[in-house]
Amino acid sequence: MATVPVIDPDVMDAWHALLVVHHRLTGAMDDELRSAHGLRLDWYDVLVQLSEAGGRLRMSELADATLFSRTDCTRIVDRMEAAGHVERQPAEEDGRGVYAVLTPAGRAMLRRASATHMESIRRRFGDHLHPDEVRAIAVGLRRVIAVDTGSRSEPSPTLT
Amino acid sequence: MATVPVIDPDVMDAWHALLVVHHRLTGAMDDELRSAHGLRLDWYDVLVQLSEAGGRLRMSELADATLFSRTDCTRIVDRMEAAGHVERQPAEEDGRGVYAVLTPAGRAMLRRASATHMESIRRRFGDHLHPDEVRAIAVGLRRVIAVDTGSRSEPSPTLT
DNA sequence: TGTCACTGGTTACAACTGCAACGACATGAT
DNA sequence: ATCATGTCGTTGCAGTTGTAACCAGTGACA
Repeated sequence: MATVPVIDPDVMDAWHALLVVHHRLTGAMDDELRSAHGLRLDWYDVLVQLSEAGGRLRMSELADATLFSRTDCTRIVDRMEAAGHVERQPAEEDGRGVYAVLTPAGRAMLRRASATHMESIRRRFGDHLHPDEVRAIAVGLRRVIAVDTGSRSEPSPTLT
Repeated sequence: MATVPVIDPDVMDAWHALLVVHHRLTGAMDDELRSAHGLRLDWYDVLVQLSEAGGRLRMSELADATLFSRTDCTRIVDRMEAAGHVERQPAEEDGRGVYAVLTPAGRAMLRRASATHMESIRRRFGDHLHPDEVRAIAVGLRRVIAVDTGSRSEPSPTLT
């Protein structure tokens, strides 16, 4: 018989805590954004990315910037367009391409919602962590992401 | 104009890293479990919780132990029952209640799958973190969870 | 005993998601 | 010019989720 698969209990605990925090906090933040502004968290993400990109983004760039698939982006932009937060513009330089463009109403919504959301992240998350913990989380998790990103093609480099 | 809502950029970065890690790793782990064992990650979670509880759990206890709603549990157990991993037993002590019970096939599947999954957590997550970072993540995020759990009814206690 | 409020689990319905296939356009070779 | 190949965004379909009703059973109380 193979011995029971060995994994550091601390690692297991950290991973489990990450799952729970993600589940609880995204749920609570989504609720909060909906009741305060009638805005879904996924719409908020789209508004943020468009805004940070200067107001417009190709559909596929939007998919890369967010955690959504291209299919999701098509449909989220459909609904946000109907709600007046964004509009579609054909890309001049590429007949296949489409830009999602932030409207003034979308910008206004983002300004209001971001106050709520930033405050929510601070209150539910940042306020309960020591600065050292915040740094450890950011640095550690960024390393996890970098390795994962790299190892989509190559054999994973070992940690020095 | 209200001043731009202030949030520590490190906190923002830590939160964002958490979102990305969750999205990438759960996706990769789900893929891995499916291709190695034909098992979905949510089924795996149910198997783990049932096993840790000694093999059986009331439906609502299962919902509490996992991150699923009661509705989800009803449907997941429906499918897992059809697949032979669990079975339902009426609760003797409460005419309304139902137990979800692990079958031998479910136990066997869990044994195989957990080797894959533990190894996956180690390789994708734990291996890239220093022990200090692991502890900081576990301790910090547990505190975030505890405060959130407590503040479902009371005003949130401040961090000393 | 009968009634009332509540809980446990399920289900109907609508919304949402992922995947594979599609049409339109672009790019490169012949 | 023509054709093969690939990319961009969308859509059809099947599977999955959340919300709100729903029914059976429980517990308290008159």
